Amino acid sequence: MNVNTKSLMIDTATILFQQKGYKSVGLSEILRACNVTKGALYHHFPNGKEELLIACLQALNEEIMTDIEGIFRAHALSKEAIQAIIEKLIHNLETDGTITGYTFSSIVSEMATVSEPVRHACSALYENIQHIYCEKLVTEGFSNESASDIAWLMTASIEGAMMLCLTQKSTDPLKMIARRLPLLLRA
Amino acid sequence: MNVNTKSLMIDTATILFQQKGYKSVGLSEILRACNVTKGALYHHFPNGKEELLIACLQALNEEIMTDIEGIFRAHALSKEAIQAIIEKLIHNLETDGTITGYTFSSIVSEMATVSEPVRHACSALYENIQHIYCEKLVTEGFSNESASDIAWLMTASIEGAMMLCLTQKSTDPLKMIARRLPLLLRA
DNA sequence: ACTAACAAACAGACCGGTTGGTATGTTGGG
DNA sequence: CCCAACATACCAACCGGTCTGTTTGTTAGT
Repeated sequence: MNVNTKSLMIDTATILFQQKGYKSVGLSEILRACNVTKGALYHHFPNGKEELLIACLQALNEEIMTDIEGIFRAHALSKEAIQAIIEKLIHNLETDGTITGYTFSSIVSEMATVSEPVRHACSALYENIQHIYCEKLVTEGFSNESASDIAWLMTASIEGAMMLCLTQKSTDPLKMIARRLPLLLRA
Repeated sequence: MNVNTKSLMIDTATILFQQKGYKSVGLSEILRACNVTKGALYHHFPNGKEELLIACLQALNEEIMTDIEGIFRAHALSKEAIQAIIEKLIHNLETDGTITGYTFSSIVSEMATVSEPVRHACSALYENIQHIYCEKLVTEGFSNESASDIAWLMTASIEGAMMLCLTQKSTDPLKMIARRLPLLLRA
């Protein structure tokens, strides 16, 4: 049996979408990459490419959540946790050379104004990430309001730094973020 | 005479590229939007779509630079200037509903790993923006190193906040950035 | 002053390739 | 026997790009 085929397509497409964006990746490219035919794709995703994208975003959501939650469980202070997260991003970027993990700006910027379902999926993802940061900050004594602000600022700056790393072909922007963000963590 | 045709194409394409990304925008769409034919496009840009994109990025570069420089000239403190910049972005977002101005993540994430010339153009743009922030911060007494870091953090967080605004269909992320970034501006 | 020559600035038909999507098989386990 | 799980042939639409006109303003020769 192949319950695997569906998740194989999702895994493969997720990587491609993150790296190249939505429109840039053709169905044939995805299919070729995971050795699956069109019939299988439209069997599991009757609404085609966009349904596959949303499935990717949902899978990415779960993956990111468990990942970040694990890091936060391993580090007592949010200052340390956020640094560990950024270091992981840097590591990924250095080994793979492209975006992997928590960033999906490519999809956001292309699709947010075009497809509402996709926008919602992206929105949920960002909100989840921010929520984890925020919760941790509150337990460390920050007020609800400032915790929320700081958590959003973290989410935003990591996402932006990712873009800068791509253009600079360097991990320096992320390293700078890692250096400066902790300064925000004082009431 | 039509020296205008060329810049008309650049202006039109810039908006479309910023809003939808590179691959999502077809030549025919650009041509239709500014009522120009294919012959004219390939007359002014013999290397086609990508050459047009690079011309757009260069034009955007100049526009952004004069714009930001103007704002920095109008505001004594960089704290005020950065706030004015963000407010302008918020205003644009509220009136146009889509990305305008300083953000071009869509192009970065799609093209940075694919086309070196495009990556260079994007890189130059970010570096120019960061440079202005950085210079101003140095005149206010920051050390070269911390000024550079803070300037990069600003650039990144504004870019990231733009992404968040798009997904949330709200200007709140930018407003939060505007509230929290000034806290970084203390030696 | 008239015109031939030329090139810049388009216009529009045309092209091969690719796109997402569909319709019709085929196959294998329950 | 049947249906989920594919495979494959096929399709119109569109893609970026090229090609060959056509118009128009400028220049050069007589």
